[in-house]
Amino acid sequence: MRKKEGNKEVDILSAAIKVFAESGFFDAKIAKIAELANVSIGSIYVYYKNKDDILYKIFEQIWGGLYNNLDSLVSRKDLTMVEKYDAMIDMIFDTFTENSATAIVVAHEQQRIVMRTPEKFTPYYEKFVGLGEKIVKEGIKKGTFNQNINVNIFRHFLLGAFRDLINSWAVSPKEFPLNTMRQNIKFLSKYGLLNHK
Amino acid sequence: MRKKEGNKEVDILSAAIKVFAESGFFDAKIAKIAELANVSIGSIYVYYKNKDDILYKIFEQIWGGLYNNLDSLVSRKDLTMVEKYDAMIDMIFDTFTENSATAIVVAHEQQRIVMRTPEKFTPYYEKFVGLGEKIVKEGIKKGTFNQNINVNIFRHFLLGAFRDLINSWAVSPKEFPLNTMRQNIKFLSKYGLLNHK
DNA sequence: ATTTATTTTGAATATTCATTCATTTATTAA
DNA sequence: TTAATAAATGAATGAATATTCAAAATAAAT
Repeated sequence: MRKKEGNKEVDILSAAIKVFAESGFFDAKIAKIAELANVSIGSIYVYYKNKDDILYKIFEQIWGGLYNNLDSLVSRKDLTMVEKYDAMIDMIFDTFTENSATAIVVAHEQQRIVMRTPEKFTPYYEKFVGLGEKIVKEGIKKGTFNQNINVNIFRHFLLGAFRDLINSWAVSPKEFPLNTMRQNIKFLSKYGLLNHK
Repeated sequence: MRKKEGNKEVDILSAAIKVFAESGFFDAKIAKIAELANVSIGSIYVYYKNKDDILYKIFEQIWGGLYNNLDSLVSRKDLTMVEKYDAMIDMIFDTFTENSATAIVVAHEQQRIVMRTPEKFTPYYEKFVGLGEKIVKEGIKKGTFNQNINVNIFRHFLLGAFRDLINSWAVSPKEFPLNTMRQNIKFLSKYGLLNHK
């Protein structure tokens, strides 16, 4: 019996990330993904149920990875709350800047996919967000973070800011150097715009 | 000769905002917009060139309005920098919370439409952003705002946060009460997460 | 070499909808 | 009343493309 050679499943996913980033999900052509992945159109449907499924798997990969990383971070006892918070920022930052096409896909498609399939959207995202909130709540309890801040609002504030910034970087990296961005995200989210002498 | 009765152009735009918010631009059906607007399918093409054009006009309306409002604010001499900044936040906030469907459409479609038609995207948006940056730069010059902050990054930070939050409110208003959101956006963007005793 | 099991293929299919335009309807002016 | 003009209509068109599936190709087992 015949054996698979290479890993078409992975090749297709990588190609899809590029094509989705380039054209957006709706304008992305299955034929183009097949071409980039060096695979026939038919093969795509061997490995993925349909176009939506490909997008879904991309999100699962991203948020699954982030969830696992954050899970290790949360339980660490050797870090101050600020150090934990900064480490969380770095983690998100690194995940998305590792592959700019992924950053673009998440920035552009996540809202829509959450709307379209609220039941089916990867549970890793919710779990990841839950862990993030845990860190912030712990910091508030310990008095490091401001107790008047609404945790739920803060999470959308931070992730929304992140999404826009990382997308901006992915689209024009020269205008948004990684280190400047990283510093500014950490600083702004912790200290804000005002000059505190 | 026959005169127009009512204002189909406006009716179509309002209906389109609702349908785009409900289904997203790509899943939105022209037939559904026509139905909601109490207008024939053909009439839509009398008033708008095509589906893209409808979306474009929505953005033009929103950012055109915001640009004009912000233009009046920028030149006022009777306000401190913080007051100006807060007024700007209120302005954006009010525009989008006035009509939740509009908020959803902007949150979901803006990134994509900017990508698809960078030349054609409404110049009001760029002009609006330019004015916002002017306020921040002025505040930095006067020493009210922190001079280490990168203005370009700050703008994406703030607008990204805004977009996510207003969309969250539009989708589930009970979870995100307007006043709490408004206060938190102002507070977080000015003071950040940390507890400054 | 032949069989068997599995993978791969891509032309053909089927569906979906945005857009068109010939026709109808309504309004005003003569 | 009638003519002239503009507005409104919606069935028909055509283009686009996601998905299917019967056939072909390949690798291992016999």
